[in-house]
Amino acid sequence: MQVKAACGFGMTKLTVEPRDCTACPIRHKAVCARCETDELEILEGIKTYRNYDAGETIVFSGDEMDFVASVVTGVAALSQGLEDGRTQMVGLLLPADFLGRPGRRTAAYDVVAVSPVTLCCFRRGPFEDLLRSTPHIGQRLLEMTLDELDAAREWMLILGRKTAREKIASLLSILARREASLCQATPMCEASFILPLTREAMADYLGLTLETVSRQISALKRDGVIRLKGTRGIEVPDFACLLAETGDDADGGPLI
Amino acid sequence: MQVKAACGFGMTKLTVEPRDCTACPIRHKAVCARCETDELEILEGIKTYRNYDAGETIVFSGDEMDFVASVVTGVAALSQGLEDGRTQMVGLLLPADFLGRPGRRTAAYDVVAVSPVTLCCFRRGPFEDLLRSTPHIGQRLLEMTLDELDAAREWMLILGRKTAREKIASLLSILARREASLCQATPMCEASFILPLTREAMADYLGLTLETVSRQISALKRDGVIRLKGTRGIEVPDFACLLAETGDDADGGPLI
DNA sequence: GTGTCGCCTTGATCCAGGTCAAGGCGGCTT
DNA sequence: AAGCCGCCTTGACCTGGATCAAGGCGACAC
Repeated sequence: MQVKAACGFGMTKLTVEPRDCTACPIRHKAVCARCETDELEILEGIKTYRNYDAGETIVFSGDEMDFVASVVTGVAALSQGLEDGRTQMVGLLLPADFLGRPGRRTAAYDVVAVSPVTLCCFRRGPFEDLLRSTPHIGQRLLEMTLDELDAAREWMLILGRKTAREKIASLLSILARREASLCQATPMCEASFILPLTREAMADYLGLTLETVSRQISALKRDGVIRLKGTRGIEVPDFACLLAETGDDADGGPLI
Repeated sequence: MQVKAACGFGMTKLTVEPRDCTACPIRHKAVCARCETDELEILEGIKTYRNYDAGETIVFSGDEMDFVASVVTGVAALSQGLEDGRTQMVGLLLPADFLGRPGRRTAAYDVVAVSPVTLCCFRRGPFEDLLRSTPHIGQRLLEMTLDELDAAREWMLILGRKTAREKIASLLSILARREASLCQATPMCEASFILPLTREAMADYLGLTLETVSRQISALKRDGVIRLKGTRGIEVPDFACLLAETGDDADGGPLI
């Protein structure tokens, strides 16, 4: 179920009419997960939906940011760059993830819609007031931030110490696991999913070039670790076999 | 001013008698920064000091962890490893930083004392109760976690996209900046400090080998960007010159 | 149909940083 | 003083992944 992608590009931030929070697909995983009915009502009062096309920049690093938001549908990437144009993805926001930092006025990263994205936005001021007055929101935000910090640290191990092949295997297993966690945990010895990222975005995530990504995917396919359905469809016949390629310690390893 | 390092190694977790929170050197930066006097009194009731020698492991990944803690003095490193022994540092804890995760029973990373370390430990159960009952602690912990997440993301850019020389320059400028922030912000065109890390720990931080670290430090010295006092003392004659070596975008760059 | 555009693959070559190896230096023990 | 040990430096060589370059393939417009 995809959000209709408006044609053209750039200025397509349609504001959608408010929808009912209780029917929201991310109700029990987002920052509002712990809210009681009365708290939800306050949130309903300050929320707005916005849509973005794939490839569209949601925020530019350094820009003033007057809102924070939950990702409702789609995928967005946080990126940082160097003087000469090299860039590194530093965050991947999936449905229910939180965008923005309470207490900060300007964006620290570029935020780009990787696929069509719908955000549930809250004006920053009122949201910060809520953070002070209703502990449920702050508690949930703390949990989510700690989870993100764990993910960032797993990612640092990938960036700093893994080979190209291990990096690709790690990314695929992360995406497969996340896919599984959405569709109710099947015990999972095999898996299949659609890559939400282009080769270039994968390279940006993993600190590689897109050529190396392409080569290593071909190598994993040649070695029977994965099968391809077209260019984006991934099938993993034996998940344990993919995990063995990640280089991770079997115990003490990724804990999610 | 260094904590007396107990001789030998291994089993030196002396418990020090409680000290007064109001005289604590990290009082206004740690997780208790926002606490009122009455809240401090509760904390005093559940705190214990522990000391560790340089090189000593504070916690092993996967171990049960019955406490959370603030670093009072010294430097500790969080590390993650792969099957074959490669390791990556994923966190560097300095005075006032927080160790442990409320709500998690087992440690997710190895924690090693890089220099002699003193921790102010709180038993996990009572601390979690406090987190629920006194919003000031949760609010401060959220702030600190968001700051750590920012640091982790800057670090990811370093790991993923920078050259060895840029990595070293980045680490030195981070350490110099932190040094300056402790000794009251001098506008800083020059700087000097003692490296709290061995070459190996620097390599572990930066995703390099210790040989490459050594070579790049020599190169920066040869090029006049830094001067060495012994093997650990670093002098930066012109801080802007060091910054130019980090590869960072002048604006939108590191915001601390 | 034909053209073009975005995305992906594959090949050939190069080089930054890893690996292996040999010391150097300062502090501590005996 | 002699020896050892932890930490650091430097050299020689090798290799994994970057870079440069040439297409392939499917979707969409005309």
